Amino acid sequence: MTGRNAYHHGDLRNALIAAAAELAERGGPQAVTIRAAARAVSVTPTAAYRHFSGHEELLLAARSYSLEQMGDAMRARLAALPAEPDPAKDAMARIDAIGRGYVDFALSHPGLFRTAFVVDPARPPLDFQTPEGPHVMLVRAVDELARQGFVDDEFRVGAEVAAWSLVHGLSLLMLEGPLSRLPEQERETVVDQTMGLFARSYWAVRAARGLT
Amino acid sequence: MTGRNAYHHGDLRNALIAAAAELAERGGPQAVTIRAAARAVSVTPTAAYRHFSGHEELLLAARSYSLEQMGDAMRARLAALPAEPDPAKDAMARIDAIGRGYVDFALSHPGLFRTAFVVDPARPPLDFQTPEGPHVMLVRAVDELARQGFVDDEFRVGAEVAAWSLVHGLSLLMLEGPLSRLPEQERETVVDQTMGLFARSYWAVRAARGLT
DNA sequence: TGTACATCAGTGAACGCGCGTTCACTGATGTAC
DNA sequence: TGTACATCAGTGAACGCGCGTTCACTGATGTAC
Repeated sequence: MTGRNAYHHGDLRNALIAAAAELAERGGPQAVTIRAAARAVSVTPTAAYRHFSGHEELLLAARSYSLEQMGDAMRARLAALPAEPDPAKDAMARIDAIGRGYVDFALSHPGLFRTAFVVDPARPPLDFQTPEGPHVMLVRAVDELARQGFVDDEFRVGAEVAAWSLVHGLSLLMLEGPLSRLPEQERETVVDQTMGLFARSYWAVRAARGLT
Repeated sequence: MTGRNAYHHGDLRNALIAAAAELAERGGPQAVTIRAAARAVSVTPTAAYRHFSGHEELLLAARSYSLEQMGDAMRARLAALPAEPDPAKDAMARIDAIGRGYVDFALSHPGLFRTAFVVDPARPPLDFQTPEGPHVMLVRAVDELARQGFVDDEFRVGAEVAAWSLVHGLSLLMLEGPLSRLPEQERETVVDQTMGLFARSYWAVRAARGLT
């Protein structure tokens, strides 16, 4: 209770957000409810209305949290990359790290991933233009790829969308789709192969353009 | 009422499935409930229990229906393809038609698409091995692609998964993700570019292997 | 330093909603004689 | 061909559930004097 007593919580807003994040982690966006969050913090549902306009605002907080976590995980991966002097190889290593970071996060935190991306289509999507979010990281990596000759100018937009679609689709097929019954080990093989093919085709396109 | 009176419906099971499909079309899997389906058919919820063991079975029927519809739409597209004498070009045309059919179906029938693919991860996924389903069509097309030299043997599995991931991810990004706010026309451009890039890289890989 | 009191952050009870599901029932159907 | 009756396919009412949200309230806090 950090210096407060049981009646006045002291930091209920943040406690509720933390609870919402926990709920999202365990049960996806459906699990994020005002009542459940209040319950987790041992507080009356009504109390939540002192800090949130309603359910929608709490869910939004959980979604933002999820997106941030994902960005963090991907950034950590990028940071762990060994130095690579060859700029072409470096660009490829970076897009690979980002892609794998994306998929790994989805597989290791399915609830958060679903909370960030998979919600009722009636709801407005999150703001994916946030400076350190997954989208911007991806776009920057594709920029670099293009600079290194891996992308035809005419396919600039396609390159971004294709890269994102690939990792997004892969994540979802394994999470809740036809590939969700795959044993852990095969799963890794599939991810490796898919990402490998992705890299392979980038190199091939570059070669086809007469670059080494 | 087709020869029956109002009390004995005559074909309530199928009527309920049709209603469930309609609900799925309009509101996605969440909208498929026993009560709503019964309401749509002007029947008591209890009546549904004469024909279904419960909610789960009704939902399963809606899911199967959705998957069939999707297969049909994709097949129709394949059938409409003009004859192509060059087997390599033919294989590429076929995978393109299948991919576009996939995405188009998702965009034009979001409710059904979500019902087939996007449900609670706790639920077992559908059987995607059904002979005329999207998955088998895709695998066959990739088979042909491999036969035509577009795929390295070592990436055989990756080729299937990558193709599926790409169209699946693209569909979802546009349906409920960051790309869902795209105006209709830009949307087409993005799909064209993405599919174009996909084709481009297949050709490039083939070329890199020393084939024309 | 002590106290009155406004303000703030909670409680507790209740509302209406739609859901899945079960119960005892009744109306319609069709078959045996 | 006519009727008794078993069977089948519905009805109607009710249950408990968890949800979002609102109401009048009360306990704790901290500020003015």
